[in-house]
Formats: sequence, C-alpha cells, structure tokens
Amino acid sequence: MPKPVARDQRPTIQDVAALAGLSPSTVSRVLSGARPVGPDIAERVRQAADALSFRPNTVARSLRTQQTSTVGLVIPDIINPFFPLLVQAVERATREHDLSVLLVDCGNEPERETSALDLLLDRRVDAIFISPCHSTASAPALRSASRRARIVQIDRVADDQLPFAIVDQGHGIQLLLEHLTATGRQHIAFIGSDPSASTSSLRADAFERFSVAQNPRQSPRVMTGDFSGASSASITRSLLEQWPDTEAIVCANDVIAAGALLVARERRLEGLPGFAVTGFDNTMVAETGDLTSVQQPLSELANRAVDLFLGVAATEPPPLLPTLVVRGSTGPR
Amino acid sequence: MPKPVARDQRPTIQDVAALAGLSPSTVSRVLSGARPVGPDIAERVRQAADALSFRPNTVARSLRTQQTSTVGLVIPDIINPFFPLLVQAVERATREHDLSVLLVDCGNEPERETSALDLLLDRRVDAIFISPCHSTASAPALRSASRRARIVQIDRVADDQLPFAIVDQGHGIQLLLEHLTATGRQHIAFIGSDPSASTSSLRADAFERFSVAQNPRQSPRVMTGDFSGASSASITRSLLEQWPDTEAIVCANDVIAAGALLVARERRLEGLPGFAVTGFDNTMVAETGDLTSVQQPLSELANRAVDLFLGVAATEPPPLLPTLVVRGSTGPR
DNA sequence: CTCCGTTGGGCAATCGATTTCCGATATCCG
DNA sequence: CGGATATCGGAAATCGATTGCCCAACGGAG
Repeated sequence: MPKPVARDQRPTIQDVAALAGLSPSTVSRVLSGARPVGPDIAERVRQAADALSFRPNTVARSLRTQQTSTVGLVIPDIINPFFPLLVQAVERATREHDLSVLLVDCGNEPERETSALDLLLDRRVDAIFISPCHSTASAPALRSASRRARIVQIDRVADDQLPFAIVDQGHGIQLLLEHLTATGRQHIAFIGSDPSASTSSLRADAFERFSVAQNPRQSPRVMTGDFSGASSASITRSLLEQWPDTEAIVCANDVIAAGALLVARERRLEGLPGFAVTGFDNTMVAETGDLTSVQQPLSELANRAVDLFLGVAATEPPPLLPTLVVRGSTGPR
Repeated sequence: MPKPVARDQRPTIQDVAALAGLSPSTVSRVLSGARPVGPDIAERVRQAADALSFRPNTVARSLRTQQTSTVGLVIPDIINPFFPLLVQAVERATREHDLSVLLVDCGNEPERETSALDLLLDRRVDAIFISPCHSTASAPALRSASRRARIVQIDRVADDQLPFAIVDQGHGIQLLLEHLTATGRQHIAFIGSDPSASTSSLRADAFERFSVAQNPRQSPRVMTGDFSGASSASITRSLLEQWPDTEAIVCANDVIAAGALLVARERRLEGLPGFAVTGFDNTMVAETGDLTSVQQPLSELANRAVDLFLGVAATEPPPLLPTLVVRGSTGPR
C-alpha cells in the first residue's frame, strides 16, 4: 500500500548540531528563539542550518509541543458557491497566524459532519472552524467535540453556547428591502432555501418581520423549502401564479436568484420591465448573473473566528454587518 | 500566544495497556492488526480501548511511521468556480484511502505557490497534488519539491517530466464546435483566458486547429488574453465589431461566457436569434447561467491522481475525455 | 520423550524535535 | 575578594505511538 519510493533523507536537528559542533538543545533554541543564545554560537548554528538547508520536522515538533498549528475547517458543501468565499477568507486569516487548514466537506450530511469532527480531533488540530450543516442535528457532535478541542462556529450556528462568528443576516434582508422599495417596488416576495441552515431561516424570518412591519394588513409572500438551482425557476412561476402582482422577489441565495431571474426575464419580455430579483452572498453567480446581492464581510468574519480561537475576542461580539451590492437585476429599465 | 484552555487529557495507548493488563505493543498490534494476536487477548484490548474511548494519537503515529496520511492540495484560486469542483473531487477520492487534504490557495501567484510547497513539505505530507498556477513560472519549485515528496500535477501541467493527471482539453473544444456546426453556426469565434494556465492555452490551440481545419481560407477568430468576468462583455463587443457576422462564441471558461452571454442577449433582442455562446468546465456559473458547457470527468481525474500517487497507475495514461452539456445558450430560439 | 518450529507477548529502541534540569562561567555587589 | 545571581550550553527526559528483537509456551514430528 505505501509507496516504496526512496526520497532523500532530510537532515535532522542532530545533523545540524553535529556540523556546528554543538548540542541539539542549542540548535533548537537558536532556531525557535526559545531562550537567548550567545551571538557567535547563534551564528554558527545558522550557518550549519542553512548549509544543510535544514527545516524542522513539524510532526516531531507537534508531538512534543502538543500543538499542530493546524485548524480543521468543516463546511457543508463546497459546491454551494458561498463556501469557496468562506474557505478563502479562513485560509487567509489563518495563514497570518501560521496556521494551515485541513478542509473537510461533509456534503450536507450530519453523519459525515460528525465523522469529520472525529477525524480532525484524531489529528489533534488546534481548533475546528465549522459551519454546521444542520441547525439541530449538528449540535450534539459539536458539543461533544468541544470537550476535546476549541470549536468555533462560523457563518452558521447550531449551538449558541459554543463560540461563534456570524454576520447579521437580518440586516442584509433589510438592505435589500430598502433598496427595492426605494426603487419603487411595493409587492415583494421571498423564496427560501434549506431551512435547516441557520442562516437561511434567519433570512426568512427577517423577511417576514420586515414585510409585516411595512405592510401589516397583508400576510408576507414567502415560499419556504429548499429550492436549489433547477427548481427555483418553477417555484418562481408558481409564486407568480399565486401572487400575480408581485414586483420583486428576494431570494435566500444567489443560486436560487439565478433561477428566478430566468423567469423574470420572460416577464420583462412580456411587458413587466420593472420586475426585480435579488440574491444573497454576492457569490460568483451574482457577479456573472448581474444580480443585486448582499455581500458579507468575510475577512472580518474569518478574523473574528481566529480571534475567538486565540481567546483574544469575547465569545459574542455584536454580529458583523453586510453590505448591499446593486446590479442589473434590480435596475429600472 | 497559545491559549491556556485546559482540555481534558486523552488516554494514551499506555493507559489502555494498563487497564487491560497488557503491554502497549500488544495493544498497538490489536488495534492496527500489524500481527496476529490471541482472540481472548484481542478482546480484552478492545474492551479496554473503548472503555476509555481511546483514539490513537495521529501525530505520534506519523512521527514513527513517517507517514502523515495527508496530501497537500495546491490550487491557483478557489474563487475560480472550477476549483471548488476539483477540490471536491480530490477530497472524495482521497477520503477513500483515509487521506486528509491540507488545502492551500496560492491566489495565482507563483511565489505563494512556492511557499505553499515548502509549507507542505515541512508538514511532511505524503503527496502534493497541485494545479500549477503558471505554465512556466511554476516549474522550478515543482521540480525541487519533487525531490522531497511525491508530486502529482492535476488538471494543469507545468513540468511534463513529473506525474500528471489531465483531461483532454482539445476534445472538449471539438465537442463544442461539432455541436455548434451541427446546430447551424458557421462563423465561430473564441475568447481566451489567462494564457499562462496550461489548460487555457490548450483550449485556444485546439480552437485554432479545428477552426483552420474546418475553414482553411479564413484565419481563426481568436481573442487571446485574460478576460475575467467584467471585461468579457466589452471584449465580446469589440469582437463583434471586428467580425460582425459571428454566429457563435466559444469561451475559454464559464465566467467569460457569462459575460459574453449578456452581450449575446442584447444581440438576440436586436434580431439575431440564433446567436450562441458556450462556456467551459460546467461550473455552477454554467448551471445558473443556462450555458452550454463542457464537463470534465473530475472524479476519474482525482482517482487517477491518487493512483499516480500510490504508484498504481502508469505515469502517463491517455488523458480523460470530457463530455458536452447542452443548455439554453446554444438553443435555436 | 526430545527437539525444532511456530505463535504470540513484552522489553526497549525509535521517530525528531522541545524542554527541564543541571552545572559551569560570567557578572555584580558589598 | 567571597558569595549571590544571572547567563548560557549540554545531557537526558519527554511527547505517544510502532516495531525489531528476544523468549516462553505450545504443538508436531521423529
């Protein structure tokens, strides 16, 4: 099973010590700066070290120091175009602290999420950043993992007793609704996505709340359920049958919005020029589809997650605020 | 700097041995099956192990066995919607061999790619899977890294002396051109993407080749350069100024195609109903944008990369063939 | 009944760094 | 100048598993 390829041996700290005529302890101290070392000796060590182009064995170090300088990142589904953005942000933020990212995609299945946590714990990662795939089913595994390593929930939350870094979803919805009403849309509907994701339900809740506040006599126009790309076009059509005077549709994410936009285009051709569609997350899909969307401050989110891990930040800072990105899908035309 | 959080100690193999009244060696052998062990003793070990819910320390194991069961995956840019697909495929394929993925995104910068390789080598990954961000600049670092660990190039190639797993790009272009001519398009143009990616230049080359073969008297209509989302619309417009009778545009990837499609839609409105646009990679952008595209067999690609790493497969198997996915962007209408 | 071979358990070395403890100088002060 | 105190280098323990080697027990063959 393991490959028998003979690669050349890398020098160890012993080799460096031998070449410099010093002890391994001294070499270690020079290289890690753990304790002051005489300048001439330090120089000798450095010379020997890069004569051999020595690089310390991270595995041995991890065993001794009980730190792997690695964080696990568990995400629901990397095909969901939001998560590449999150992965990128986390990767950037952790790199600044010399941490590497062990990525696991659980494919939206809580059981795989659980085994991902086990895997990462076995690997003794210093922390696990997780966007829980299910708002309730993910909680027990999270809780039990939290006894073994630092857990930080990011973007989504399954257990609000554990640390989390999140963005204010309601504020995003508010920005969209303000934009839509400011551009003259009165009757606005909402198409949701997988309600078992905490962010989705927060978006739907926020829509209902603002919708009722704005128009108390009318019950909010909400389609709840999980509408991925393909089904969102048909759900849009049935929405428009049910409420034909709808002028704008707020979608729970960009992918759904893209499907809705196909229908919207038909509408526009049929003489409803002002019809608007909005997405959420400002993913590549929003960019390429000319969709108005909401951008989450992902760098800050990732930084906050790192701060929580390091114990720098408090457990529950006020959530971060997203911003609006206006594009053609809400244009007047 | 390190967090002082006191987590409970995990039991070691010594603890299990003590509880079972046996030696660590025996416990190890039972748990790893390295050597046959008496059935009653084996049972005693297993009981003790899960009484303590013992999980072996992967770090210690790695140090001893000189294997980390980890592969590094270096990608140019996770925001490019193709790479999430690749990451997913690699993650799946490696999981089946109990390998974890250490992901590094180099942001299309060769220097960061080089330091990513160093990082992964320091971490003693068993193999590095890399999609080199630059067809020439990436080569030296790859070559030198290959002396320390098994390198497998995946999707893109920078050094054809090193193992690689790739898909036949030319065949994808051929499928697109066949489809376009079969649906009645004669004058077909091409918009390229970053020519320093090996796949991009292969796609452009293939287009030129087939284009000349089909119509020897006419020089191929090719716009080369790196046209990301935003600029692809304007490049499309200038293409159409230069060759006004163009009936279809083949784009080097889905993101570019999405931009071209915006222009194509204007065209259609202006009375050119048959105007077609195609993408490449069949990413989420193609799905949401209703783009005809080419799908690469990514599971097979990832499996082949794993086989190359394990030494199961030969160094250069014939490249895998992609398939055509027809959608609305090449419809008649 | 003896001898040899096999099976299976344990001791101790090992992987490669870090870190504790110790001792030898060097420094400082009264 | 003696003694307390830093300072700094080295020997050896340590992290937690795997594994080479030894040896006891057992079974089968002669």
